[in-house]
Amino acid sequence: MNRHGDRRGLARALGSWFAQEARELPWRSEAPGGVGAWAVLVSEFMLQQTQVERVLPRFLEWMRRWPLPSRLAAEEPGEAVRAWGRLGYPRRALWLHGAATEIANEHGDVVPRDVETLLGLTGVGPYTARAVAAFAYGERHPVVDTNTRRVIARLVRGRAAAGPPRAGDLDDMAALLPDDPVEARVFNAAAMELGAVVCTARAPRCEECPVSEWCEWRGAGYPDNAPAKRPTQARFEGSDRQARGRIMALLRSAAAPVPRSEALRAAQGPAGSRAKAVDPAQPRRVYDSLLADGLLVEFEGRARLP
DNA sequence: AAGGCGGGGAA
DNA sequence: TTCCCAGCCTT
Repeated sequence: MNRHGDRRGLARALGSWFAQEARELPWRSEAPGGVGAWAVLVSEFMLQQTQVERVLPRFLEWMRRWPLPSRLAAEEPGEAVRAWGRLGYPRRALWLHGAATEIANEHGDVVPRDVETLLGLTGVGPYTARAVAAFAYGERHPVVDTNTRRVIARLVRGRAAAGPPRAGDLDDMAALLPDDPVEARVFNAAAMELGAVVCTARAPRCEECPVSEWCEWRGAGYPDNAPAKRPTQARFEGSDRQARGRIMALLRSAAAPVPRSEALRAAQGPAGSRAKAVDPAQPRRVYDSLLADGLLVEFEGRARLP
């Protein structure tokens, strides 16, 4: 913390800003009617690498259809994948179905409360486990996502950006967290919200920032001192990811299993738009990868969702 | 520690 | 085009 005050002042300023300005999102417990841990878990799975605006309609649809883990567990996994739509990373749908099954069968249809048990669910990592414990149950844990990492990097470390995840990220957040669990919960949510709407990656709106007087990056004159960025992601066009997505789109829309040949053809995209330098091995490769991931099941030469 | 994994929106 | 997004899993 810097010259402008202790961490309690920071938490107070951030907390009042959050109370005033936070977006109303249906998975926040404060929302009318309140939501339970199951809703928090579903939202956190969907929000992994996917923006809030895209998640909103899917989340509402899921909660209407599967208000309890056991309701989802009663479905075929493929139904979860189908209802996942185009959110991306469809393995998350599979993992969420698996988590629902385990919760229904082994935890009395109640989402676990402690971080260790949550971490045991496939698809639940350090962020999601603490987010559920903190937001759904009010447990006092540091919750660190990409927004929070950037806020800490600027506010505390005086850097323009966060850089790749570090082992100390959780400790950094823990050092800022108010002692009172209720305040800590707000602080976690507020740090994420600040990073999402004010302290943004691209063009931060520092003039609107409620905690600018605590900001080391501002104090240093906004130096362009961003640490090395993570390696740039390979282009999507023509990638295996795109080819996988095309097969998945076909399987989601299909009312019945489709011939394998049709799925392989779908991997190449619409006939008119095929790239010139196609990898002839790509369709088979991505088809097999979907098989290995359990996103595709083959039976008598036909492919379908699991 | 590094690479793979969707897809869309914004600069 | 490139960057970024309420990450996680495998190797």
